[in-house]
Amino acid sequence: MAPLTSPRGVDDAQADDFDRLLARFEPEGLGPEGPGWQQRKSAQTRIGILEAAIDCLATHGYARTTTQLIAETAEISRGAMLHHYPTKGALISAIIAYCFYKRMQMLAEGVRNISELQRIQEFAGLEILWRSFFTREHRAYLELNIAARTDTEVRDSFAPQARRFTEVWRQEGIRIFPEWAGEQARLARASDLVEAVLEGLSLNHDAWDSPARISRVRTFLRQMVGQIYAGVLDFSEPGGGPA
Amino acid sequence: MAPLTSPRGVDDAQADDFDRLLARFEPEGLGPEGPGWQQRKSAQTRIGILEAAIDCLATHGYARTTTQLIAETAEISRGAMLHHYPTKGALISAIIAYCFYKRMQMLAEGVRNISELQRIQEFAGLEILWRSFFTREHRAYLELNIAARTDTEVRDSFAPQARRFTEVWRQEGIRIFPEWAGEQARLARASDLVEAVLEGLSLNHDAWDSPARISRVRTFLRQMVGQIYAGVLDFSEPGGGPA
DNA sequence: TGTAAAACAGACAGGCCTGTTTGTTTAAAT
DNA sequence: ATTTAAACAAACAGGCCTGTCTGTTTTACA
Repeated sequence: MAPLTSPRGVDDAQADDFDRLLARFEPEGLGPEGPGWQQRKSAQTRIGILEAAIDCLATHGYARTTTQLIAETAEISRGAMLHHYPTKGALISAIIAYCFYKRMQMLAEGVRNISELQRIQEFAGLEILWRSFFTREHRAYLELNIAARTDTEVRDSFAPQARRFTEVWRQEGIRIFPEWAGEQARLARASDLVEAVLEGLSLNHDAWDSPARISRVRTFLRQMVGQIYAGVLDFSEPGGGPA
Repeated sequence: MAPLTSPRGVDDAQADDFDRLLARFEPEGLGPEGPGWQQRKSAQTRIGILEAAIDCLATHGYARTTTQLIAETAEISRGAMLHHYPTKGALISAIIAYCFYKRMQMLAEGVRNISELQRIQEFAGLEILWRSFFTREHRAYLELNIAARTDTEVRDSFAPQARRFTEVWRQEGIRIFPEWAGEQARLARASDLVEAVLEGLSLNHDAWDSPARISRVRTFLRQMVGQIYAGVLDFSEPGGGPA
């Protein structure tokens, strides 16, 4: 089980930014720097429970994710789990917070591991984001996102977390992609477009069942981002009709 | 309860196309043209059950959509429902087929009701599609789409229907939007892009919680479709990097 | 007119899920 | 060393969901 705040010795100047970004999302009561033995042990099993929950959501869906199944997957007794999360609502709430944290961690880790050249010339960030849609973390996130639409209790936990996520991502985006410096608004809008396209694309990935169609849209998206970056395309109002 | 094959007297030349398109999606055993009294009665209550199921999926989500709730919503005894759909799997399967049909009907109805001028000059089809994402039919569809990712039984019913839907929509698209005549491939790719953007946008609609961001992406999408239509943008490979 | 079949309604049993309760082990404190 | 509290485990009760079974009404047919 990897510690939450990855202490790997990355000497990049950006590393601090990433860690600071991540620190803003670390759920409470999960840090390994607890004072006593019990705190550390508690955090460890809590993480085990939440990781198991992500697995359950990703592979069985929200409907079939029961407390029994989570405990079973975490290889822990249900009684022990109910000691840490007394009710299912509390557990779901913790899962949501953890899921957003993991998603942020995953994205930051992905962007950190590409070279500056790849990032700027090939827009490798698109590839990172695209791949992230097929991880268990994102699958779990999607299940919770959909559940939040109809379950008020889930929504009450989900909505503020989602808002905070996009807010932080927006604030830190310009640090992660410094080549857009001075064009923060343009980056924000390009980011919105990219997120919408890839999210919708991944959602229909199975239904379309055609790698060619998907890759065509992706390359087209890369072109558009390139043109937004170059200033050729703009988000201004008029909207030219057809010839 | 509107009949399945809408017999309203539309004299448009396109009306036949729409009806033919819809006829290809009408689920079996639901048509009002049954020979005897029992067949008609059966179809009527079946439709009532499926409409109730759509309501349940849209408002309570897949997880909380039980056979009890559906029967209750349909104002029918559970025993009666189990007479028509002996098992929950059979019911879900019927719901899926009906949901795709309703979605196709909704889209066809929407496109039918806009003028040719709106369709061509303002790309009003985008507006139709966008609005369709906030109907109960699409909410139910989304629940089933997500459920199909983790439930093999749901997927077995969902996947072929989804493939058939996109296939028919692709074939008939050139009839619905005849202004793209001769540019069928371009229409198909623009259609893919539009579907992905709007689907992803509607999915994040609540999470973003910012009408401005959403409308900006939508107007940008309209611009892009316009430029694809005009031939300015292309789906070709190279993909210009930044300056 | 009488019979078979379909539409419909209600009751029952088994299983699963949630939350509570009680008991046991282990670390921390005095 | 003893006491307290946290971590963990297991059993129990209540409720809900699914599927089956039986019974009742209505239509179709001979």
